[in-house]
Amino acid sequence: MAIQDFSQSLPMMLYQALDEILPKFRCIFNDYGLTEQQWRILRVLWEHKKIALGKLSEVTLIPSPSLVGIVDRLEKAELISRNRSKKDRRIIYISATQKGRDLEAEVMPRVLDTYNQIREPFSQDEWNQLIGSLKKISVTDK
Amino acid sequence: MAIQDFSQSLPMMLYQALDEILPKFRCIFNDYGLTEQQWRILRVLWEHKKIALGKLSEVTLIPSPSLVGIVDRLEKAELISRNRSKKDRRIIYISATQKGRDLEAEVMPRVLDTYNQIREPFSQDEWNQLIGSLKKISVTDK
DNA sequence: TATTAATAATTAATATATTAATTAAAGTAC
DNA sequence: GTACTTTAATTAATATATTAATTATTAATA
Repeated sequence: MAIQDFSQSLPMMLYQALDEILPKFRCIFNDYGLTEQQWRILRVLWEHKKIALGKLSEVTLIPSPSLVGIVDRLEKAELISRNRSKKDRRIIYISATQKGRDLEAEVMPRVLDTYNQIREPFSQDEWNQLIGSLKKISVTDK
Repeated sequence: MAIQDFSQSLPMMLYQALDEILPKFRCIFNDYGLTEQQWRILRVLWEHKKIALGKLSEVTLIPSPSLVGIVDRLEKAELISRNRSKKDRRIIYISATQKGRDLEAEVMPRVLDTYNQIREPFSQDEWNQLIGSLKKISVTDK
């Protein structure tokens, strides 16, 4: 194991952590015909009546060129709707349909349950430190 | 900010950390016409004379269906070569060409430099704890 | 040995990521 | 008001991810 071991480098460790936990969530999403990205969007829309596409891209961390297609498919599935702003016709507002809102009560409990299982082996302190360090990476020398 | 704030959830924090650090590395890779995945493969080949495609998939965390295409392009760029095993004709060994090996001396120093910049604001202890927690996630209840 | 099962690489189909360019609308300066 | 600039969404082209199926080869078993 070299001084700078590839598999233990930060990027690879981040990938590996995601590779471990995402499949557990995807199992749930699959039951509702959702992809992980579609879930992220709905997750945000459950907390916002409407949100501009650009802002949605920021919050979900989905790049806007990808978002366009994902929103297309969610719209086709009648889970969300697009509405152009009257004040600034460049802006598209996204909001969940009733059908989209109904999913929250079904999906969220299962997701939270899985989330707690992942978090379970960590002490509160350990967990806070982990999240804190990740936050520190995200804001360092922007 | 709800008890379970989406943006501060572990998956989103992992994504955000990657979104922050990967572009810094991609700037370097671009200078050599490499994608991030191509880099990962070369990075591994610099430490292994040859490696089976399946093993390469494990180490790079690149799913094998993706790996096939990426290896195709690296082969076309004459940075690596495929060789079928004599003992077990199902296995394909991948190895770097001279051209591929030559890249190490050019790319590695710049990558290590960037890596150290990312690591710099962390104490040794903090960093070990971060890597340790990420490792813990990757191996928990397999 | 013929059959069956398992494995390694690949293909196929669809979804998403990345980067650059484009379009339409709004803001700014002259 | 017209030219210049910026912004928001989108399109385009290529690369990669995801999931399921396929092919070729090897291992296992009756």
